[in-house]
Amino acid sequence: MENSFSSNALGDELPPSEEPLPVVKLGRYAPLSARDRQFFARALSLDIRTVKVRSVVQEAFGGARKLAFLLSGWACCYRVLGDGRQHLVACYLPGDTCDLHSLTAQRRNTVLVLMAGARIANISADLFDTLHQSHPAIIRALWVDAHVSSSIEREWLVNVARRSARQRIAHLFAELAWRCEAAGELIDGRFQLPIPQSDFASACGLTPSHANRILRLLHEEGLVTWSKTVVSVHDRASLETAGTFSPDYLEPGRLHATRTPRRRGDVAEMASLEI
Amino acid sequence: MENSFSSNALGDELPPSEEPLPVVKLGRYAPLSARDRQFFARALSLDIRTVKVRSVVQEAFGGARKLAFLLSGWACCYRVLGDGRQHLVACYLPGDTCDLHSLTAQRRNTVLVLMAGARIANISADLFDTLHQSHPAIIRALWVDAHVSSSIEREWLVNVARRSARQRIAHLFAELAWRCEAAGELIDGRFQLPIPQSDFASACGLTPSHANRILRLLHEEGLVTWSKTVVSVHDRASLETAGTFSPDYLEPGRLHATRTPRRRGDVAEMASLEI
DNA sequence: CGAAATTTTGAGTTCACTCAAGGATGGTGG
DNA sequence: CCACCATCCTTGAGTGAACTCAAAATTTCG
Repeated sequence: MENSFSSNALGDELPPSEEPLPVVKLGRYAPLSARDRQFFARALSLDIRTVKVRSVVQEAFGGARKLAFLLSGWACCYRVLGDGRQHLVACYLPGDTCDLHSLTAQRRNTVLVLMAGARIANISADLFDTLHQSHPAIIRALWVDAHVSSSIEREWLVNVARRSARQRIAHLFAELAWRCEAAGELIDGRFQLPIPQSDFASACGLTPSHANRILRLLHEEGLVTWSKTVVSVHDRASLETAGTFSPDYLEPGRLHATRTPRRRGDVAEMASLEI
Repeated sequence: MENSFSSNALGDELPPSEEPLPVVKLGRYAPLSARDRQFFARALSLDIRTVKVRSVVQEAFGGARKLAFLLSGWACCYRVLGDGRQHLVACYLPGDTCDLHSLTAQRRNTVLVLMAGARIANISADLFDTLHQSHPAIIRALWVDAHVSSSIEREWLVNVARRSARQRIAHLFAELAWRCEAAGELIDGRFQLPIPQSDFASACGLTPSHANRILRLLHEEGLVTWSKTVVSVHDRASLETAGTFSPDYLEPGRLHATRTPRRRGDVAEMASLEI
């Protein structure tokens, strides 16, 4: 199963500092014992694959259901519409679980696309079921992981529904910068973004032409530059301001205080439930 | 805990036909044994509450974390933005699990709002943890449930990002009609929609004024009428056509065939992974 | 019954779209 | 290795859909 590209990392006994990224990430979501970590690291090492070029994962391997963890590179999830067109609904960075929810669906709505050079670790559905019994802490971490993914998609919805074109694009860049930083993929203010501009545009609910215009604007303003497959963040603070970005939705455990406006008939704190 | 309003249903031994709606619904998502069903029905009967008026659930009861199942009436989930404003991101019908993912978050991003007359059954986080050991089938069903909720939010994203105002509104009405029908809440082509028009508008990524104009248009076209808190679907087929609606994303197990267009460098069926 | 929150409607404006064409890029095959 | 071709990016001009702002009508709730 091991192939040409992936020769480093993921040998047998790993020093904790070189744990597979998914283990590190899930460990931040729920306390994992050394045994949990070792078991999960081993599970991740069973079926590792590297793709040379952009690849669509769809019910390959005779339909044996798998859960993919991204070890390096990029992956995206597209919703497939009735007419066959695709809409970008999520993207994955190293360490991310890819389309966790699709594991429980008989047929899928979506396709997982691996960008050129991506390396993934597959875990079979059977092994996933086993985890429920043997390593519940891992499952608990995966619930949190699902919650974070869901939270991100929710934010994309709010982004498209409430903000202007400039805000939307700035917000998405800010989110990606934040997530890349957390994954150690933000180097010198730059990160990879190996997707077509048209997909990026539609994720923001914009036409490619208009998105391109706004990109030029943000470039001229000195906030970000997206050239080829690399995004350079020149002024991160301004970018986050421009997108009204706050990372609260990316952190499962933290949330800043907010004033909640009262509405007609609102009853605070479930007062009316107390009897 | 029982209170004035909720006197019917949910006594002790229930005939299977009068199972609580959440049991019926989860039973459609994963095979549940008679013991699973009985246990879950009993768990749901422990803490039932009815609200008289619109109520906001936020960390009430001293922060004891709970999972709410909607037994009757309406509930909505709002994302709370940095400036305190709220954005509708999900709505729940009888039988639905409310904001399942928030159970795993330390602090929440969102608020759950119960509309006047709603009846919910709370399950404590502890009991939820217990289920992992004692009734894994219920947890499996909840995974599917989370997947369906996630799929709906994803569709809202696509709705707002890709469709015109008329299509968005028609699509959301079509979705609600479909879900209400599945929950037995579509009576004579009518269903309840007890939320302000402004929330509905923002869920569609529209301003209230413009949404109102489109609502008038749809009414004049004879597709739907939304008056007070009741939506009357006059021509469902046309409504679904107008919204390019397909219920594929609401059914965890089914998916219609689609043509998937090839792109530059796409490799079908993971061919490149086979070595 | 009065106050506050919604819904409805209008007029004018703007942001984002459509349509179109030229330039750049990268993969592919000769 | 180079030329070709498909895809993607870039830019322009004109249009239209959805927005803003404002005010009146209606409903709901206290």
